[in-house]
Amino acid sequence: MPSTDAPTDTPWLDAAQQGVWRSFLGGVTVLMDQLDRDLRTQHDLSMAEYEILVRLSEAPDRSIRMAELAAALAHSRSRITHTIARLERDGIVERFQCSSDGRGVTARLTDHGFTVLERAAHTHVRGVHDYLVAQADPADLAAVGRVLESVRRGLEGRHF
Amino acid sequence: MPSTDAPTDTPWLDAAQQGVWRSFLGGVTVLMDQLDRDLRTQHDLSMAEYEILVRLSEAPDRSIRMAELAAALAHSRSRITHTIARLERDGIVERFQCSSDGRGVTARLTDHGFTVLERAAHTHVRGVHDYLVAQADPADLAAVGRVLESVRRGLEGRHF
DNA sequence: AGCATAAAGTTGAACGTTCAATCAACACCC
DNA sequence: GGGTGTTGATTGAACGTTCAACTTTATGCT
Repeated sequence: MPSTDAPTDTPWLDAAQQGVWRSFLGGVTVLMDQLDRDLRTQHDLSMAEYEILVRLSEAPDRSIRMAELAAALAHSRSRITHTIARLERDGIVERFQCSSDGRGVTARLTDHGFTVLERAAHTHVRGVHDYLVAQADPADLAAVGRVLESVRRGLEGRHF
Repeated sequence: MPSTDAPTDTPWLDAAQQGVWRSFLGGVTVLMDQLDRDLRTQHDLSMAEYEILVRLSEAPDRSIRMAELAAALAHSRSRITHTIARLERDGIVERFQCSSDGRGVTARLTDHGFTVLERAAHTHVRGVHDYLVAQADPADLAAVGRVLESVRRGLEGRHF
């Protein structure tokens, strides 16, 4: 039941909103899970790794600085360091000192990394299409985009 | 570019669909992250733990069998075992043998667990409201519910 | 009944993420 | 121009999830 309640009074959700939230949570869980599993079993890549490769592949010189990667993917710097370290060990990415900023490190996609990405992309895109895009009415899909974009904007630069 | 390409030909996404997918991914990442962090810092609970408590609290006798929990949350059995073990150690949940099925184990929310949940709910619900519900046009929100519900149904009982 | 198979749950190791601490390079500024 | 604070990146430990075994109990078949 709503109203004056706790620390500061809590905006309880009505039944419809609760339903949306539950569907959202369930759908997201199952979707991310499946996409991740597909990439892992078929290409030995996690979704996080795959997303990094995508960003790198689109960037000029196929390279991006660590902090920018972190910001773009909303991952912690530490996570990016660990992940890039793994990718480097596997010859998918290389790391080098940034010339303009002595602290900076730039990650670049290797040629091998690029071909790995090319192959993985088929799997991933098929997944996104089959599990999400094909399930949804196009107008609903657009709504999903709007909502989540606005969520991201509302939350960006928080992280404490 | 589309068409005859790979293993079996891949249904590439157009620009709008890609945009939706990117917003989706970014929004989900940042949203889940923030909700999780809120619960962790203020109540020492992960979202996964919180979700378990919610389900238990709604069930008759505040108890559910492990496998049902796993199915309801789309988590692996193993994950449920570990998580419940932690919650049991903290006195939030208790575990006992199921009478009807010799293999079965039932988890029940303790009284203490219930009060923990009551407090955490304020934080969580406020988060869902502020970060998601308040950001979105109600019609768009309904669309989100429809889409993700259909995603879940399309994918349920996969897990291999 | 008796054997094979499946389902429920647990276990421990491996892996990936988080968190706090650390170090180096840059920026400011008085 | 030498503190003071900030930003970029890394490190290692702690934590949580996954994965592949494994145990136990139930189910199905003939």
